[in-house]
Amino acid sequence: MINNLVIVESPAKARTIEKFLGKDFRVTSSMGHIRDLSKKDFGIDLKNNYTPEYIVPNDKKKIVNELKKLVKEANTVWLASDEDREGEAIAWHLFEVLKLDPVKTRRIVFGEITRNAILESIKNYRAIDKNLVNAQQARRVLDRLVGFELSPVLWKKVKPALSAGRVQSVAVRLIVEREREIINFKPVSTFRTTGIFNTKNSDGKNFQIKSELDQRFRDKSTAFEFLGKCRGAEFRISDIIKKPARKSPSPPFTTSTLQQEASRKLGFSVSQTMSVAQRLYESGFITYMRTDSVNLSQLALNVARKTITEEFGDKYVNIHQYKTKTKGAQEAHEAIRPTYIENSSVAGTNAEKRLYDLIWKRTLASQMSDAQLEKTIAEIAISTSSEKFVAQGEVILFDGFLKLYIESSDEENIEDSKGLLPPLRKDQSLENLEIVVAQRFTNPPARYTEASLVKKLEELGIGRPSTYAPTISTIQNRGYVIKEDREGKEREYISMKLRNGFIEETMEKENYGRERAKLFPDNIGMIVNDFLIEYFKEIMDFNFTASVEKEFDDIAEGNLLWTKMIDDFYKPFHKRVEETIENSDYSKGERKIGDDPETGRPVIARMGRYGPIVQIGDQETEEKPRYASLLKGQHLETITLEEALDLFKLPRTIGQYKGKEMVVGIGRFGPYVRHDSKFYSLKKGIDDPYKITSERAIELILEKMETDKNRIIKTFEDEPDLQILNGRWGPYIAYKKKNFKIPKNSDPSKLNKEECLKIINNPSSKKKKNNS
DNA sequence: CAGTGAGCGAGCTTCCGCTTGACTT
Repeated sequence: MINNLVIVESPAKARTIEKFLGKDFRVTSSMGHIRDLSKKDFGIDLKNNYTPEYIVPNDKKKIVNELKKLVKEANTVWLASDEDREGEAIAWHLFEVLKLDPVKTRRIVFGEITRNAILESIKNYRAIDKNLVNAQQARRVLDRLVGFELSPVLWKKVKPALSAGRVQSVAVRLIVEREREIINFKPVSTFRTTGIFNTKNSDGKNFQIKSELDQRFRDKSTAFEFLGKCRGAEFRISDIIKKPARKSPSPPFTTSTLQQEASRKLGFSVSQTMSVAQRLYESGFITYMRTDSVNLSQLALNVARKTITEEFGDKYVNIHQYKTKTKGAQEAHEAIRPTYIENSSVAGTNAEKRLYDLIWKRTLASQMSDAQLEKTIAEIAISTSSEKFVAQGEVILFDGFLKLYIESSDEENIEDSKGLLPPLRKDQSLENLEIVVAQRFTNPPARYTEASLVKKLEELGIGRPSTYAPTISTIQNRGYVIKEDREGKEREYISMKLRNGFIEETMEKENYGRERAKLFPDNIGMIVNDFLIEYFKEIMDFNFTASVEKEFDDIAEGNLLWTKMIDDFYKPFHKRVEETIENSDYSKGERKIGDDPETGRPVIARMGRYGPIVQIGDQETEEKPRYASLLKGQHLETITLEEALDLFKLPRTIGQYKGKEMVVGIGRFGPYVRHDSKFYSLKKGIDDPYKITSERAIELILEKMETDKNRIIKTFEDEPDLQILNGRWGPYIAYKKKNFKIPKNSDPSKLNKEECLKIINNPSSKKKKNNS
């Protein structure tokens, strides 16, 4: 017999709570939701006022059976799922599925896992809030209707197996629109002037002051004119302004801010952060990692005060609670913090240690004093011109939280690093060492990283802490978006330098636009996005979630019937779906990019059955169109007429060798020469498929034949499937289309058949699958 | 390493939020 059975959502939470409650209580977990809508016929009875049809999914049957057994033995059942919409629904589903007795069932909630909070909640039990449950049902049903009606439209009109949804489609939209801003961005250049001046430090040593002119020049000639005026001019300090400044620490981590900082500081992907955090949580090292709250328990604040005082002293303590500014935050948990704040490190893998360190520092820093700074701005006047040079210095008077933690930012290349300035006085004259004018270009908006996309979604109130990582995976798995690196491009800029009375002008080179692990929309992502925006503007609106959330709140307050809310949404939405299926054309992202100069026929870029293509001529004309696939790295959105026409130049015949034709083309594995139905790769960075000569092609063919000759080290007469070969990474064993590594200590040419088979059957030498 | 929504068509794909393992390598 169990006197009290407490059901929470997570097993790790159950373990902790059991310790607080003592022998009279048995604590177990439901592992999240135990029921969901059936996938058959939407799981919603559309003819019967949207009655949901709930089923227990297969992977939840075991846990439900165990719960049923426990419930039978229990006197009182305490439903302790989270204090939010989803948590309330979990409690209700448990109540229904486990057929609980209302008299013996109590609903309790607590916003933090501390002994006090839990004992307090036991005193304040209540009944299940059916209004809140209905708000969740509305949320669930709406998402199902949107997802399961829109996705099939895409299967019919764009491509099978695609998907659309309230959250993912808006996430893709953000990325597509950002990409288009970047594509359409026209950089503007201005001329930035920096001056270096010499003065003496307090100990009499030379000190160079770096400064920037208070304005930028629009064009080269005015910049040049300015430099001319500076020749022989006098420079003196016209003003010194000192002003105090403060820096405050950031609040403790939520899921979203943890993902952002782990991405910037540790280079973790969003899903990597979550799985490392999950392990820390399961080990009892940190509090729950899926949260939108910046709240810390009183207990945590007390320990933080003690730890900061001991480590840094009283002056560094500033205990306070932060308020969340996040739209739609439900705050069912604490912020992410170390369970035991006094522990500055934990045992675990390298990644676990680093993430813990980040969480520990951020938590403590959030309870530390502001940093106090003094900013100094020195203006340097020019005797011959009205512009002024400005030198900035920053001194930390009191470091406060900066002693422990500095938050990083998404902004890159901050040009002026402020440092110390030497003692300066007004009217002091300065010796000018050099003045440099450099042409600077404006930058397009930054592409999203996984983490900055999460930040944006959170700002829009779209998605929840538990879905950020899965959403980012989904939009990549569907092929809408790819995370990749891009090489930067080189450009020239004008630089003018005044030194020793001479002005020297040079052209300098700089790299720009290099990207690392950024999110790029792929062709299909853009096509789906444009299609959805054309026909389903409401769903794609950035405020759609916010406006339905408002209605969910009304339902939760008991002021709106959930089925009415759904009906008001669904009727016009469904009509729109039917109209779209009826009236819209198959969407292939077609774009005319120009006319073929030879024939005058239109050149069109679009999506074909097997990927993006360009074609010359359209279907309506009598002459059949010519087709060519886009190369890797080319996109429907950006391909130019010139690039498209190049694609039709291949494959081309460049001559004959031994009576057989040599044909150059670009295939799946890059540029090639085909001869006698064999393929020879062109050398990357050396050979150009549009220009390669027959002499060079023959060279490549002979070279390949030579390496092929050396390829075979050994064959076996009685086992034709078995060969020892020389490959790119040295000798290996090939057997029935599979390759096996040869152990370092053996001589490949001396291996016999038995030894080879032994290597093949050794499980450790099996070919590894690539993790993508 | 070609083909490129016209050609007959079974049955499948899909949402968002709550949670962990169960599988591989």
